[in-house]
Amino acid sequence: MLVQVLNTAVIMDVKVESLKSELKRVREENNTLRVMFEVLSSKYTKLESHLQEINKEQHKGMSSNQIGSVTEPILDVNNRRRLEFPTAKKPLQIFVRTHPMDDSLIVKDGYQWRKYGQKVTKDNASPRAYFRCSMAPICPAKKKVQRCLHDKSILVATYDGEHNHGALHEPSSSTPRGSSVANQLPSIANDKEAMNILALSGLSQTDRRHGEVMNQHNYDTNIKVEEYVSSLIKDPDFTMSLAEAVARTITGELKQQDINLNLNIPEE
DNA sequence: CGAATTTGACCAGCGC
DNA sequence: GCGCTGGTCAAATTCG
Repeated sequence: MLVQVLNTAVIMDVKVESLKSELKRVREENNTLRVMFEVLSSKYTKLESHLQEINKEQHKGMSSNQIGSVTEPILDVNNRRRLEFPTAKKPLQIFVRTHPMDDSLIVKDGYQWRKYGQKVTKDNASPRAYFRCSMAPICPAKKKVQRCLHDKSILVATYDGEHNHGALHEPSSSTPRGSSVANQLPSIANDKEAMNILALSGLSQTDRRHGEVMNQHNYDTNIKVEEYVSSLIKDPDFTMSLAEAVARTITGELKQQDINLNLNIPEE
């Protein structure tokens, strides 16, 4: 009996030790990523401000050349006049990262949509799907969903019109349980507000598994960051300084962890 | 069997 | 007027 208890205690000790070492490893990894992110953020901020300065200078040059001329309309690839929406009335666009193997054009945003058409457009080989809201009998809300030209795993959803029904409903039987982003959202009366939250959330449990939801700004920023990261990786100076920073931080972190473990102080 | 989706036809707007 | 394009309709088909 006593032997059994001792054996159990030893097994528990071993488990505790392995969990401690696992925790330690995860904290180190987390810290490394945090340092990398901080370095990237600071360099990205500097680069962005530098880019803005360059843009300002270019703009000054252009405006001095354009004195007395009429601003040219924005034209598409066929020199056709493109519809320009004022910023305030610009249709809301959200970007949804999906699994590369998932070829459906379904963006789960908490509303029920009925597909009424599909077209292949000139500027994108991927078909564009047309949906209208089916949650209310005469809801004018519509959306178009098309795959991103540059990244097929990203769906671009363009929303037109306002929903004439208030709060987001609970998912109905036609919506798979737990698959809707709205499941994680509180009840929201205003659909634009809902969409803004949707666009900015991107971090719900479901989305971590099925994809990321981004708004236009986040998407553009992500592309910039990705380009910047790839250039930084090629920079040997950056790699060296990053390695030094990581080494310093890990050493400091380990010391702090030992103190915390000895004193049983929980970390944040 | 009803609802949802697919898909070819049709329509409107625009440039030439 | 013609051709091109995006958006919508509606019959056929599929799905639960």
